[in-house]
Amino acid sequence: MAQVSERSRYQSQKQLAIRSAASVFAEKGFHGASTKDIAERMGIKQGSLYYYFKSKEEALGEVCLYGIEDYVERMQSIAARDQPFEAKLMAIIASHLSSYRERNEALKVHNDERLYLPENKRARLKELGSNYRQQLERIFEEGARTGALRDSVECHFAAQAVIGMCNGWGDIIVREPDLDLFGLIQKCTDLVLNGFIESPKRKCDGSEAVGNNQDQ
Amino acid sequence: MAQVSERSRYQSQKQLAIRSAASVFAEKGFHGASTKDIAERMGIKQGSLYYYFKSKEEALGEVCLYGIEDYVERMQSIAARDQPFEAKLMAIIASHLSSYRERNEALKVHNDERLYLPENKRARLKELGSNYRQQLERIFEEGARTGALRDSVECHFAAQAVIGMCNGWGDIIVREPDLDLFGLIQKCTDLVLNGFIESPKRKCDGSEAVGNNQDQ
DNA sequence: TATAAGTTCTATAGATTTATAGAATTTGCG
DNA sequence: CGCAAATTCTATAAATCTATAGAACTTATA
Repeated sequence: MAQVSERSRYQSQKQLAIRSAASVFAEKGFHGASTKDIAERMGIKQGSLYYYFKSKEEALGEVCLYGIEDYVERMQSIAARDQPFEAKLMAIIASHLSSYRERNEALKVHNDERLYLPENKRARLKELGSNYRQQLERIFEEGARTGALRDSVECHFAAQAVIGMCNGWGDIIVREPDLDLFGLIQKCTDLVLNGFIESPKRKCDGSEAVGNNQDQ
Repeated sequence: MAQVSERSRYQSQKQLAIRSAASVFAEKGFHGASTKDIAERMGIKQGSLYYYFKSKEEALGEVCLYGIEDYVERMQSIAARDQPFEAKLMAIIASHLSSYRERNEALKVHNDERLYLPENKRARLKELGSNYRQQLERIFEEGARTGALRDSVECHFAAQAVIGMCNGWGDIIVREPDLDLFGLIQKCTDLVLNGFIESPKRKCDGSEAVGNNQDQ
């Protein structure tokens, strides 16, 4: 019995397998990536990969799940904060955009490739995704109630738009590792709050919003 | 010599081939789609497809090009109009979002799959894409000069953000054929102009912006 | 060191896929 | 009709790629 290192070899190799798969899927897409590619990036032979995944499809499933894992949790923790709407919004955008760096491209894979999973294997992802969107929607609803938002704002649209915008930047963030993430977060928040036309209503330098979501 | 119908059979079959490829690529992705799939959707046998495409890759190239073909032209025509910034912006968003319906999913394929083309075959697409972005950027710059935009707006960011937002809605537009496109266009424009927080600065009902881009 | 479990390797069956060649069919016209 | 060009079909070579089986090697510990 050799599996009781401080963290068993299996565990760390499995983690490496998931990250390798994420990286290769992000680069070549699910169907364009071969199990040989993944194994090579991981430093083992093709056949050995099946010690960690039952199938290539299962690998995709695990990558996608890894990509959005604590996504919803972070959203929940932000939603629960006692902060004004503006700060929450910025925290959410920061959390979302940062994930593209932190999660080793797995979030991008989730966005682009999850539909290639069969319906049943996608159930959990769907659940997490709509949970996320609903939470964001509720934050907008709260903002509307407290008068922070204009009456005409439709919260369902608003949530979808913010998520879509962040996903759009995701492509660029993954492709350009030198991009100034913090500046981008500020600009995105500013856009969503104030739009582009004259007479801004509120300054937002992000000083209070970004406090505790830089840690993971 | 049988190729002088009012529009040769070759021409119309080739068009059908491109649309079939677009549809299959949109559904299964480039690598997930087989030439058999495309041929079947078109109503011919797998081998016959090579009468219209030298390779599967060439098919992708033509679909992508088809997807953004008159994209830049429309942008140019909008940019040249004598309209206020707000109207131009809405026209651009309308043009962009409408493409997802009109172009038979080819624009979505361009967005999602073009990177699987080799560098040299992607040159033309790159050119068109950055031309589009630059034109939009210039419209923002003009808006800034004429005082329609806030000083703090960075035009490069603005252009990228608008394009990204539209692309994000593209996924949804393609997936939900019943979605109210016009309502969406209005809401997106409103977001980009005014943001979500209180005290809107300008009304936008779209009455003058949508005039002449419903025709194709 | 000897052992047994854990991990990786080799080899391969079986399926699929792209692209080509040449035969067969269709089409429009003289 | 009967021809020639255009279009489609069949059949297949060659190159994948996934997943499995079982052998070989590693590792931690008794």
